[in-house]
Amino acid sequence: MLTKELVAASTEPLVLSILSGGENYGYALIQEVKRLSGDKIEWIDGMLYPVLHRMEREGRIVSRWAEAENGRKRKYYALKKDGKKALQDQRKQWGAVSEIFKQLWKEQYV
Amino acid sequence: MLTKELVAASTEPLVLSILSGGENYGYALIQEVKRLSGDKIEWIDGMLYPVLHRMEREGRIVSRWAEAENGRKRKYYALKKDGKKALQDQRKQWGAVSEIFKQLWKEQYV
DNA sequence: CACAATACATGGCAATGCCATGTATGTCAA
DNA sequence: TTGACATACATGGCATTGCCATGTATTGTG
Repeated sequence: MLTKELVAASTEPLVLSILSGGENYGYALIQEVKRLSGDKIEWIDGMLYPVLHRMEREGRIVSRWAEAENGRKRKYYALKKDGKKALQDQRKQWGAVSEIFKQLWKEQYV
Repeated sequence: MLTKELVAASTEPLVLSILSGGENYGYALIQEVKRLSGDKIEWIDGMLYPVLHRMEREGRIVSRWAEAENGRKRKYYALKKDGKKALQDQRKQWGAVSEIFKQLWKEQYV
């Protein structure tokens, strides 16, 4: 169980990172994050959709409706230019903070 | 400039980590984080003190007033048992999330 | 037919982060 | 001696917002 602060800080980078591998839809993102995290992160849909809406409103991603094979409608999201930029920024930021922890934690037991 | 979410997620782990190296006082923590981060993180005192109060209220750290050489009063904080436990938890959590990003980011340009 | 899983949307407000502000003392240059 | 700046801590309060609860609809399945 992750702290809510860590969940909040990782959500957008995770979405951007996954979408950098190709467009995807909300429900699938939830499952993908659960899989990638080994069930450590279990987003609920009511939490993710507002995030996606906000990211689209801010111009990082763009959506299109599409029909799945089974006839069901899905809303696919794809990275926009600003989203790629944001991903790069956020990777640098995570890297920077990780470096600090690496320094602080070296030669200490977990 | 870090996102506010990342700052929020890293503040408590940073405080716990620094205090695990020995007791320290608020103002010094601000400078230490600035130094460690290469000026990337610049906490303001009005942001840190409430965090320290909350952490003490939650039993992770304990404070004592002490007089510095120059006669000035300082409030020194030290880790409590629960704080050590929290630090271990949070290290694991950071590690877990970092692993996810490592996976997602491998073989991609920054 | 009932239940679970899939799939998306959003109103609304409880919770809270932290900014702005206040207090006090030490240092140092002019 | 005085003004400016750095040091050092405290907290009221409220604007912001995260995200929960809830609603809708379709498909799969036993």
